[in-house]
Amino acid sequence: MREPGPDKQEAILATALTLFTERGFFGTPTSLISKEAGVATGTLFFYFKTKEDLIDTLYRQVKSEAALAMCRGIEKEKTAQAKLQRLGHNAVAWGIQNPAKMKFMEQFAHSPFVSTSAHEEGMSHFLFLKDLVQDGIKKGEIRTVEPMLLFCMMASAFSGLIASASLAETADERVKIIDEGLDFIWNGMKA
Amino acid sequence: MREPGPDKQEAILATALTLFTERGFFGTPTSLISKEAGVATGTLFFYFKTKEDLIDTLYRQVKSEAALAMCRGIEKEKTAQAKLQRLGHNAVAWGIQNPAKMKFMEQFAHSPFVSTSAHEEGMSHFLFLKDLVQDGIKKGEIRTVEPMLLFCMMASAFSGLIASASLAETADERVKIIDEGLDFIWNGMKA
DNA sequence: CATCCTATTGACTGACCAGTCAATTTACGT
DNA sequence: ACGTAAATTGACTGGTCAGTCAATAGGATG
Repeated sequence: MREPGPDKQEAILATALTLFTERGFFGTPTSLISKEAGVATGTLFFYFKTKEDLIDTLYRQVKSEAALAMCRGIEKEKTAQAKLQRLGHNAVAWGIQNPAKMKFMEQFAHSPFVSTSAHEEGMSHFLFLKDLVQDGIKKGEIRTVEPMLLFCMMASAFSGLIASASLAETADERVKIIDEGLDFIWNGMKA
Repeated sequence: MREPGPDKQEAILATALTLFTERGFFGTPTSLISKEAGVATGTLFFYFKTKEDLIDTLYRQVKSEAALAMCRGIEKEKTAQAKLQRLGHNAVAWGIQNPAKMKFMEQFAHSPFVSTSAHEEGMSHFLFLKDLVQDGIKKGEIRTVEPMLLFCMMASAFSGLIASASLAETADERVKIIDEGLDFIWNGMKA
């Protein structure tokens, strides 16, 4: 009788992600989430104390997944430039392959109502990036600028690049856009 | 007896702007908007058919104001570079001087529920930018890249720069950040 | 003053929705 | 089989909120 598959909790999270990106946090009633996930209303509130708790959990999960994907393989690279370029490719690739998660994160980041703690925890995943930049500056590979400025500008430039690359129609075109976009960013920061 | 001052309609729009940036679209009941604006509930719906209509109107108004501020004086500049740099300064200055409007626009841009028509109308104010970029490419001042990519990346880089500059504590520091940030952008696009 | 149109009011309504809870089922250890 | 705790159910509730409407006021015009 019992579905063997993954937890209902996971089903709820996955369904919520889709619905939130389609209809926004407030446009998505919890009743719809549970219905689409194939569980009862009560079950949702068994796993998550409140709706906000659900959103928070989802955000932490997605953000740490994104951070993990971005870091993949950068320890193998030696120069700061190579590390940053690898990181850029990772970030853009992840963003394009996970449009829903990307949209969710952006929506969340610009919502004024969300818990500051989740915001800060989210940021913390990317602090290594600031160190990386500082390292690059010390070694003379990167221009001498306020690291926080570079951090902000990189983050937003990535988001613009992902948005732009997602519009591409063919795979070739997309690769070209990504390369050009990463070039744009690197030209901006190199010494 | 009659308040001589500006329309109630304007009071509603101004109040809505503040409340939306503080509490989000959905976290702000229309009843609160009318109360804070000093008008009755009915008055709000006399001027705006629905809540969405109010948000839409506000968006169009803010966006066109932003576009106007950005363009100020660019016709006086001759080269594409000078035009773009003037535009950059204008954009950042406006964003810093109007944090509420800035926040509102970003929130709106990332909300999945809003009318596509407003989105498109908003974009249309900035199409001249694409032409400007294309012109710069033709004259060899700007690298040969997909204009849409440049457009997206400039827009997001501006937003990152404004966010970063808003964090500055002293005016001097802010000027430095803005100059560095605009440099970053220009280095990324110049031929 | 009578007529008409626009602006304004706020009590009210119908719908919706987050979260509760008592009852039921499942899983598992003994 | 039995007991127990965790998981699951869905009807229900209390509150909230977008939008309505009948009533009123003000100003303009003749």
